[in-house]
Amino acid sequence: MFLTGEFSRVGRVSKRLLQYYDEIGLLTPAHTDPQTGYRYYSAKQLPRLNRILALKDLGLTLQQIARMLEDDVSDAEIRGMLMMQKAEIEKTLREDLDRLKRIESRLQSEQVALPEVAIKSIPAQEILSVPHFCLGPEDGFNFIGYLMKHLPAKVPSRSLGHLIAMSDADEFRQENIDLEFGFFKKGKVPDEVTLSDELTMTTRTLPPIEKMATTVFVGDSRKSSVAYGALGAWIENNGYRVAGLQREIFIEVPRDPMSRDIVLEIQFPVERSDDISIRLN
Amino acid sequence: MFLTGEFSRVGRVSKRLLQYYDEIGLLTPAHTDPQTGYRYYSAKQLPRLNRILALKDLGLTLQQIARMLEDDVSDAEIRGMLMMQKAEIEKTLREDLDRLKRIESRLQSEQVALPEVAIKSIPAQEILSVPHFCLGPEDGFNFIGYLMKHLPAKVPSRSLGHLIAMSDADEFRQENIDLEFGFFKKGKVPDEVTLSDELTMTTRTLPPIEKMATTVFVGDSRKSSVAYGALGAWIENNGYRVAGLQREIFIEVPRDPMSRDIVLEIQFPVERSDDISIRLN
DNA sequence: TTGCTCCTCACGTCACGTGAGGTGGC
DNA sequence: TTGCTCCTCACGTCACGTGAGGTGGC
Repeated sequence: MFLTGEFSRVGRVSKRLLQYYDEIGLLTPAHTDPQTGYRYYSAKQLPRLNRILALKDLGLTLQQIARMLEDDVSDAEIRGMLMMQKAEIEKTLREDLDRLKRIESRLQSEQVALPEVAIKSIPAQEILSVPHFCLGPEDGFNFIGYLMKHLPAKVPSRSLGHLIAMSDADEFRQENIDLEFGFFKKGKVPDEVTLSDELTMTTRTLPPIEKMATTVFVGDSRKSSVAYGALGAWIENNGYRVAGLQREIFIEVPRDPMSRDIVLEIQFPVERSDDISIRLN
Repeated sequence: MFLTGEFSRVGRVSKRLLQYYDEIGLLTPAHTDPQTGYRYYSAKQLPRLNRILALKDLGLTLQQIARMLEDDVSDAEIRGMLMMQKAEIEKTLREDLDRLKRIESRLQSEQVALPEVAIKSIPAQEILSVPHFCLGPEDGFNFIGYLMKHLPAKVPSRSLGHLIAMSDADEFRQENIDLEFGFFKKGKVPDEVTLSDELTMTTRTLPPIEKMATTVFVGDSRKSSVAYGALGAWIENNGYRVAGLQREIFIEVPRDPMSRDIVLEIQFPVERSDDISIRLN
């Protein structure tokens, strides 16, 4: 029989660990003195301790380990738990490889602190939208102005969210592009809103995007191309590729018509462009 | 200006996260109403939020992120932090690959629950020992009996720890092997202890072992070879190779000389035998 | 006025590490 | 008798999630 200190030395674990495992019932001493509370371990409990440590080393939680060491557990169940854990580890491996890639990309760039790109997952969203062939930035701005002037007469503006613009252009272009302009729906909004003979906005659902690379541009709208360039470079340097329609969300638009100061979120759906592989020594 | 709810929706984070970041001073609202406590965020704070999220995605702690976003931080410092983080990730990658290997090895074996092998790191330890050429198991047992009978006359037995036997045999053999027998030193023990004209025990320091594969055998000492076999198989299946002298620690020895029941820890120093590499999709 | 949003506690998470303060055996 | 070991609280960790309970603006 060993007291806690001796058993911890033989098992090369801390006393506190033994106390804790006793507390949660994972490894109960062979005998506990009811008077003093002293714990007495038997040498025959060492294999169980080792088993616990080995399973812990696999990344299993103590709860899972407790289950695996119960008497009525089947081989199949243990196998299942191990396969789940295997999948977990593979997932974190992928995520860590991802992280590594992003860090390396940052270290290679000059300005390590920039740009601020975050990958987010976006749920499906309903918008009220209309297509528009856009001759250039000025045209786009005018069209937005038109929408924001006439739409409030048909739909209460607090039922509408931010303005969104989408394009399927492969690259960043400012002229002669097919765009779609719309507003996120917040309250109850009719499915169709006709603003003029030639302009009817309709409802549709934007698909959810699992990995959306997003960046926020703040400043003069005519300079937003810089943000596009930076975002594009980031996507490439971090081993992603564009996979879907890009989106622009107008988070803040100028009240003063002379001002061009905007806050714009630029979004590109992305997916991994390369196999992730690695070799460590 | 956005209230917490709106800002959390635009930034696609939880309200609680914003509250928490305010609490720890990582992202303070542009304005807080001193009366109501209402937080007012500016759209211009979105880039900072995104930067925080992007850095968090790299696995940095919020403390590190806070430091990286301070004004007086140099590019070199940021670079340093990123390189440290890179090393951290590479370390966890290695550990996870290790885990994966061990899990796969377990899944391939029949008895997924066994054996109970734990890798531990062992510090340097002082022993009082003597070499002995061992003809066979019986010879070994007799020699141990001799030591345990005559040593207490020279050294108080509570100054001595467990009995240890070491061998440099490549494989498990039971006959004609060079062994070294010794006791761990606990109290003050002379550097040399002479038991007979031909038998003097001397002090030496066992080197620390970083990775020691250990397993505990409980039962009839004549059957301990099973444990050796299992441990050897485990070492091979998990991508390790033996790297140093094997050790046997007698945790419990029989008091009754007729009994052969022992508790034995078998230890093999190991190192990785293969490059770890992986390909995930 | 009714809902909706905002706020501030405060507990829970996971597996112990780290003292604090007090008692029992050699 | 003095040290050494044992014990039981109880806080701290990290980044929030999740209610609870109460207030302010449309």
